[in-house]
Amino acid sequence: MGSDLNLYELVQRVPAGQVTTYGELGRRCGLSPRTVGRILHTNPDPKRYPCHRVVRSDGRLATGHAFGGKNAQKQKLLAEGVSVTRNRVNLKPFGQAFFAKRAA
DNA sequence: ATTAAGGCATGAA
DNA sequence: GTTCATGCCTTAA
Repeated sequence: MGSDLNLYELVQRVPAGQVTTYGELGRRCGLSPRTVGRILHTNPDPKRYPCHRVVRSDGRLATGHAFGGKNAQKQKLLAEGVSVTRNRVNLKPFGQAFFAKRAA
């Protein structure tokens, strides 16, 4: 299996109301955080991968966004129960285990 | 003191 | 050689 495909699997397993960081995903796949963002940007199906749940380690939203814009991402996260302030996500309730629970 | 925003540096594709 | 959907640090409010 390709490593990047593993990344897609992880993103698809991120539950609503929870956010992941590029660094975490990259670490899980053994990729660099930037590589993760690049792969998600060049993703074959934006609707298939909830990239809007993927934020930076700082909790800030990412740049650009081809699926609707940063503002749309913020609204989407808020709709899922994620606390988002202006352009920053509230990673407090997530602690160290963002989405550590993966499907067995 | 805390939070928000912006800019700079690093690595990989 | 160039580009960046990151990360961390610094500065401002």
